[in-house]
Amino acid sequence: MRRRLRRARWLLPVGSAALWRAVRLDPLPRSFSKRSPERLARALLGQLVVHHTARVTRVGRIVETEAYLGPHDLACHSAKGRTKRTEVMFGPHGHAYVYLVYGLHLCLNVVTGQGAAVLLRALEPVEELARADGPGRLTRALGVSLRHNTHPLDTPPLFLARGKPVPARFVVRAPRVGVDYAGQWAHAPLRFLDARSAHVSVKV
DNA sequence: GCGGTGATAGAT
DNA sequence: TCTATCACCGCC
Repeated sequence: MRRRLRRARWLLPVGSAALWRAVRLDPLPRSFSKRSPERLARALLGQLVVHHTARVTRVGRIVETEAYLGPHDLACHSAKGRTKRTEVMFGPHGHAYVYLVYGLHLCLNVVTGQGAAVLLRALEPVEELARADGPGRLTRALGVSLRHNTHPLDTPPLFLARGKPVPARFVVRAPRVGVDYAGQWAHAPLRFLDARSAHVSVKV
């Protein structure tokens, strides 16, 4: 407990309310992301995403993810090769891959390395969070920007925190959204949802 | 169902 | 430089 408190003080300014929140927000170690993208996508369900800005601490519970397996997965950006943009996915696990799609929306991913990552698709609001069901709405609600690309996700201001794992009976798998161009990979059931949540982006 | 919007990657 | 291509969203 002492250790948690010390960690908490490091996270947030002193103040009883902030401190209380911080105690609840136990950052996940970077090693949490050290597993296959498929396993991480599953494990992230029920965990928390925290963005601590100057004004507020925004917190959401992850209820929908997608695994992007690496260069062999034709739906994965790294299938196009190792480029300036995809470089971060070939780096160490536990960092953020943030990119712009359709000229409008940002997407936030957790890197697992070897060109693979997990896309965060939907959050259930916990603290100071607007509707975040959908990858674009998620980044907007959290206040994530392109500058967060490559940010280590065990470090403030943007980090993953311990939530409550989703029991297997509530985990639903489905094909990923918007990857029709990826041939056989378009059908792979690499999307993971918490079936109890009303905040998933697309119904199965 | 369709238009808006801009970074990226590969072509020229 | 130019052009096609998008892990989407909101409004029609």
